[in-house]
Amino acid sequence: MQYWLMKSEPDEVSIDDVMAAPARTVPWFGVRNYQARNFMRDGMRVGDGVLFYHSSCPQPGVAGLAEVASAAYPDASQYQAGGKYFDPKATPEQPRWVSVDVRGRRKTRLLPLAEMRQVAALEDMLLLKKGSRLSITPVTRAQWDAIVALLQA
DNA sequence: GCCAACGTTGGC
DNA sequence: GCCAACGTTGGC
Repeated sequence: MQYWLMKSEPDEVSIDDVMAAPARTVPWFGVRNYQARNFMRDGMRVGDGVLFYHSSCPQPGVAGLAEVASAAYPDASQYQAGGKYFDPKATPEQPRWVSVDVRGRRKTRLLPLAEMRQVAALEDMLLLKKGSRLSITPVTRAQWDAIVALLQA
């Protein structure tokens, strides 16, 4: 069992959107960073815990809890010519990008990034490292537990 | 809107 | 294989 933090712009897909989706499940498409892709492809297992993070918005922070709901599979958006996520070098025979399905568990209070920065137990989170921009990062069990506790506080 | 940090691209 | 230029991310 692993834990992850996944960033989403709420204007694109918010925690409310996930909870309202059929089976509370959405495909995580559009990742175009190799490190993040490799986490999905090689690291994620069904049932892994996911911190659902809202980024690029007025109140960035953790907005809900979710879980990995599928193994990695080719991201269909890479083939859509003219689309935002089109990759001309990707083919169905040689896909370059993958998605996983993410199922919402529950919407939580918004745990702001600024609050997370003040918690000693979270100081090693990759999210909080200077210059960190990865949209998917691994989270330790201890960090997960600390965040779940903060969400209930 | 600004800008620091990072990843990718492409000429050489 | 180097590295400058460019594009993107994302907090503020």
